[in-house]
Parts: sequence; C-alpha cells; structure tokens
Amino acid sequence: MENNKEKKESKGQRKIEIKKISKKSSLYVTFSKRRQGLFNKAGECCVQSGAEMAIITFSPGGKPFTFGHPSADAILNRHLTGNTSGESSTNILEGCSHYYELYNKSAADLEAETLKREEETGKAKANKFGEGFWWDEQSIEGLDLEELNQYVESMEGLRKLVALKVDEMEKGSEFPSNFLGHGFKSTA
Amino acid sequence: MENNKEKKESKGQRKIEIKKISKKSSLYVTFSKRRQGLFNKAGECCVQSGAEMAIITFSPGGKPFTFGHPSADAILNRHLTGNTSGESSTNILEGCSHYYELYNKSAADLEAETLKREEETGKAKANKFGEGFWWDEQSIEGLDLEELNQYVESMEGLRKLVALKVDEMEKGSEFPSNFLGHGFKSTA
DNA sequence: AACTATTTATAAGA
DNA sequence: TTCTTATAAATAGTT
Repeated sequence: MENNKEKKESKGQRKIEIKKISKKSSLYVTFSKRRQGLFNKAGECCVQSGAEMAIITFSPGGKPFTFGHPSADAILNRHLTGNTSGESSTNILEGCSHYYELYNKSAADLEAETLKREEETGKAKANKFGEGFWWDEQSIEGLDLEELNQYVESMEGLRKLVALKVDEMEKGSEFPSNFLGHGFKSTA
Repeated sequence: MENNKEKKESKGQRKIEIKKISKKSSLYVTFSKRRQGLFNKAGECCVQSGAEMAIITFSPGGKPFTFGHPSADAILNRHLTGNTSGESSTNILEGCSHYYELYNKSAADLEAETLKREEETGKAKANKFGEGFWWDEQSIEGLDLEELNQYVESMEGLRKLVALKVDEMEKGSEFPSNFLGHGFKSTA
C-alpha cells in the first residue's frame, strides 16, 4: 500500500480562495449551491426586515434565475421607473413602459406555464416563505426541446420589439454619455 | 459593570424564527447586516462561477441598494436589448444610472434625516411595521384600522418628501427614466 | 460599532 | 444530482 496518511486532514469544508473555479463541473455545482443559499438568505432578509428585493442572475451556462419579493418584476419596475416620484415625468420612458408591460405580460405567461408544468411533473418547489415570493428556477434544463423553443422564441420577439422601440426613441434624444464601468458595484 | 455570576446566558447568536422583526431599530440593523452579507456572497458567487448577477433591494426605510456584477445597470441594460456582448449600443440605462444615483442619494438623505428627527423628537413610531413600508402589501393585511392609518400616513409623507427632493435635484436637467428587461446571456 | 456564542452555509468527497 | 461531514462564515443579541 502506498502511504496516504498525509491527505486525510479534513473531510468538511475547507478554507478557499475566492477566485474563478477552473473545473467546469465544480463550477456548476458551486453556482448551484451558492445560488440556493443566496436566494434563501434573500428571502429571510425580506421577511425579517420587510425589505423588497430582486435578484437576477445568469448562471455560467447562461441560464437565467431570478428571485423576487414580492416579485422580481415588481421590484425592477420600481427600480427602473423610480415610482416614488411618479410626478417627475420623463417622456422617454413613457413609450417604453408600454413595451415593458407587454414584455412583462409575456414573461409572466411563460412563467406561469413553466410553473404549471413543474407542478404537473411534481417538481414544484415548496416555498418556505409562502406567497409573495417568486422563485424562478425554471431552469431550461428542465424543459424539453419544444418548450425551450417556445420560450426562446417568445423572448426573442419581445427583445426585438423593445430594441426597436429603444432605437426609435434614441434618435430624438440625447443621453449623457458616461456609462458604468465593470467590476463589483454596489450602493451601500 | 456589575458583579455578575448570573448573566450567564448565551451571548452569541441564537436560533430564531424567520419572521418580521417588530422593533424598528433591530429591523434596520438586521437589514443592514444581512444586506452586507448577501452582497458579499453574491460577489463570491460571481467570482467563483463566473456568473452575472444583479441585486436590487429597497430597505425597510425605502432606500434603494444595488449590487451588480459587472454592474446592475449593465446587466439590466444588456437584458433589455438582448445584447450578449459586454457593450451595448443602446444605452438606454445610462441616463437612468444618473437619475438613479440622484434618486438614491436623495432617498438616503431623506431616510437619515427622517430617522434622526424621529429619534430626536422621540416620536418614532414603534409600530411593529415600522415606517415606510409603502410597498409591503402583505403587511397591510394584518393591520387593524388604526395601524393602517399610521401606515398610510407615513407612507404618504415619505413619498412626498422623496418626490420633492428628487424634483428639486432634477431641476435644470432632464433624465430619462428607466426600463428593464429579461433575456439571455451566456457567460463563461 | 465590537464582541462571541451559535447557527448556517458550504467545499470536498462519496 | 443529492447526501455527508468537517469547517468556514454569517449573524442575533449584548455591550
């Protein structure tokens, strides 16, 4: 036998350096675990403090996942339209709102469909926080090819609509031209 | 500070039930701590897995906080336009960023001011729902008439103050509002 | 804001 | 992917 008494230090979690994981499989597993933990903590935070929160993330494989309380759409809408001061009108966005609603509707429908399917297949996830939360774990991997197609098509259609409208609006207005850089960004 | 032989209770973390915190002060502290932890974990997740993520949250006081990798606005913008590249030709959010920053600042100032004043005058509402939960419809269900009244009052006040402040800051320049989307993006 | 006893999250391995 | 386990990290209540 070879000597192997040097390796068995620990079987549990080890301290790691936070950097990009090289092994792809580990990378997926880690994302999955961490996303789960993150959404969980987000929910707890919302319940305890009464805060409102939305998380949008794209997995390393490009799959979208969202968390929202009361719903991701509601939070984002609020964030983007700044509804606390609804009186300060901004003509530019008003046109967008329409398409936003449009998009939202479609997205909602898709989500409903997905959820329904999940329930049917017994894959519905129990939400430990009750209503008001919406977990979108409609991992594309859970859909078959046909469904995926529909999903993508829908998204594509909406996306084009929005892009078109945006371009249209852009022609008539000037935007300040400094955009955000990269890296972590958090307002705290 | 006192001769103690009995103060032997646990000083560390205790298991708690995840539910709405009644004390306003604790509520703020908890939100602050948890938000920090959440953003931290979000960042780690992004680094390790190469995922993209945006978190938008409104504190119990109505103050907005965001986390983003590479940036919240960039992610939202990209999703809106469906661009898969890091750069976007339709920076409809870039103006929003500015606007959002303004709003953010004003909201923060306002929250601080309000809290300070409340503490000074000692007329902080020890309402179990705190103040400013104008978005939390779930909470409304559990209120009786009197509480609901307080609720509405504080909500109205806060909204007006914020609106006023924003309008004030907004004078002299025009900022587009925002809009959001949801789309696909492949990373790593 | 600092402290710490605990609870929770989670890195590897299976 | 799910479970296990040792350990790292987050955090509730106090000061």
